[in-house]
Amino acid sequence: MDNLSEMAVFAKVVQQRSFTAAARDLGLSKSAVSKQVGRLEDRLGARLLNRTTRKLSLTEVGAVFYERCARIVEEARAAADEVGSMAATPRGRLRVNAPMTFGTLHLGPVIADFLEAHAEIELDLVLDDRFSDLIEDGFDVAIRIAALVDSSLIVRRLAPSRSVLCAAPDYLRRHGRPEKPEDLRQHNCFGYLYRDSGTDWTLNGAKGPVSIPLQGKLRANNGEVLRHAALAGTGIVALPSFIVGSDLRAGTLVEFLPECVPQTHSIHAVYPHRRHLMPKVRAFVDFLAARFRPEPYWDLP
Amino acid sequence: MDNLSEMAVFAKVVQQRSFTAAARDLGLSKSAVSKQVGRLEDRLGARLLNRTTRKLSLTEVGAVFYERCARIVEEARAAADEVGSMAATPRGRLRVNAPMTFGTLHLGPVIADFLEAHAEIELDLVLDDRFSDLIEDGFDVAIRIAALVDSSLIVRRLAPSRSVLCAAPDYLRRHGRPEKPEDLRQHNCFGYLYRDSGTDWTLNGAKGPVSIPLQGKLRANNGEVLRHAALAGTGIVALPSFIVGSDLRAGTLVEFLPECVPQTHSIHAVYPHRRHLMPKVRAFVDFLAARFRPEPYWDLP
DNA sequence: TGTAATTACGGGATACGTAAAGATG
DNA sequence: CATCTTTACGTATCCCGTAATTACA
Repeated sequence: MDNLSEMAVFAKVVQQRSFTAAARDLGLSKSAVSKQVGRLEDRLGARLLNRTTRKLSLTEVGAVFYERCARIVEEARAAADEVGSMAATPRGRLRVNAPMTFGTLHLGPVIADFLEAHAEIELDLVLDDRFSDLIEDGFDVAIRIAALVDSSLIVRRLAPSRSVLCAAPDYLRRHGRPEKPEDLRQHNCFGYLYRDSGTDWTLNGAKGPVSIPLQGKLRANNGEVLRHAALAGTGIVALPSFIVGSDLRAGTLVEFLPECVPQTHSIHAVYPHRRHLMPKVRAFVDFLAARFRPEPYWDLP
Repeated sequence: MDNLSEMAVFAKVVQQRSFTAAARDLGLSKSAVSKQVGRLEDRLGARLLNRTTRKLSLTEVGAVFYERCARIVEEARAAADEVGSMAATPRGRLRVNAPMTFGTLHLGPVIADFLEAHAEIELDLVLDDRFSDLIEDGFDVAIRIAALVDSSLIVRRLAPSRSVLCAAPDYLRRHGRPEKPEDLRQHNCFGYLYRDSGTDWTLNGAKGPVSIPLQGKLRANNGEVLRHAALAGTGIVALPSFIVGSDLRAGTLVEFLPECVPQTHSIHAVYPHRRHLMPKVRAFVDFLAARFRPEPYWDLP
């Protein structure tokens, strides 16, 4: 059994008690209405309407079928409407995944505004530094720092982010300010534990890339931990500007050798499929892009 | 909003958690399944399934839609099944219209058998001698004697019927047996009051048609009344063989001038449309045709 | 005769299957 | 590399609208 529009046409004919009136209501030709009802009867294998040019009456089968038919058509219409309304305005549960540090530092302060702007959105904000499988874990959007290449996902760049080599003023006073990349080999460098990677820093030296083994006493997979270690004057860190931006502005951390740090990342929102992008997702991504643009407040000139 | 099969396919994909499995179940190509779901999403304007080659998960919209979808598809299937079952076996209320006399004489004795043979049929037997509008009055079948030409109705011949000119033996003894049509002008002829018509009899004379004005003391629109008048020896009647057959066999009425009576009617069942003929109608017509065949018991050789 | 339903017919849209491509684990 | 989904493409079917036809009051 097949076509719902045939059922809708049949129901309309019954309600109007006329093929012609139904055709007018539905914006179809009389011929089309006649043929749709005829097709429905053929598919069902039963006559639904006794019809003369002047009289129209339901058969017994038709009467039974009409009752069910009308309800089914109405339910289908309601289902489509519901989908439409969900798809039209930002609404529903929005599951967002973001890196821990980025989330606490930059999502936390703005999501209240976002929720206020979209009253019908319920937000699940899941912060972790694993690379979740969006679809597997049911996320609508994820915030990613590295420009990962995942062909099946849509990537939208929200803001720039660069790595910043920095330390507390006190540390630099005590151990000297590095003048060239090679100097870092004598320092206590705290590395960010990206999953698997990250035992070396590769910097731009005067004569090409310089690799700095990370021999500092601390490695962590959490930017906040490294930041606090640096603030305490324990050592040197290379952290994304979105983490240490406020410290640099406040002077509690000092940047050096900026020209030697090649890593320029971007903050991205990634989400599945461009077609049928849900309004709640679009709203969220647009909101973040607007907040972080044009010069994200964490990125120094 | 359109196609129910798209909804059925979508539901099957959700249940199977696989396009390929759904395609196998539905007997479609994988391509067709993919395209049906895609079309449904396009029509709804919303993504229903997040799909990778390995993972399949419902979107929020998809989950909501699926619930409604599954119910709608199930209801539609049930509706079609119900129609199918009603259409498959003789069942339901069968409204039959028949002429009064034919009904009492020949339907009455057989309908018990019919109802016994088809336990799920409820019979409305409406006997009257008006020419009902089948559709208007909601009849499934009518029994008609005259071979009326009604192009929109299906006519099935059930049995022959001829007019019989007859009288009681006593009447003939007292008034003489007519030897030629013209003799009837001297007799007390009781005419059947067909609606409007019937003030003359037209018989085949030796030199062509002979018109006999009906000057008898009784005219009625009910064959039983005329029959009883004839049985009482009051006069001559021309009645269908299905009315007087048993009297002729019993000898309580005697036929004469059979070669002069041109009216050879038929007993017909008439019903609307041949396509989608309801089983209950077919069963009834078949039953009557079998009972009245080959030589209907009321028609003498 | 006028209105309603159906049928004939031609053009255009649609849907299927096969096969190739793309994606994923 | 095996499997799953999607796309490309050619074909067959379906479906609509116009117009002619049939049925009924």
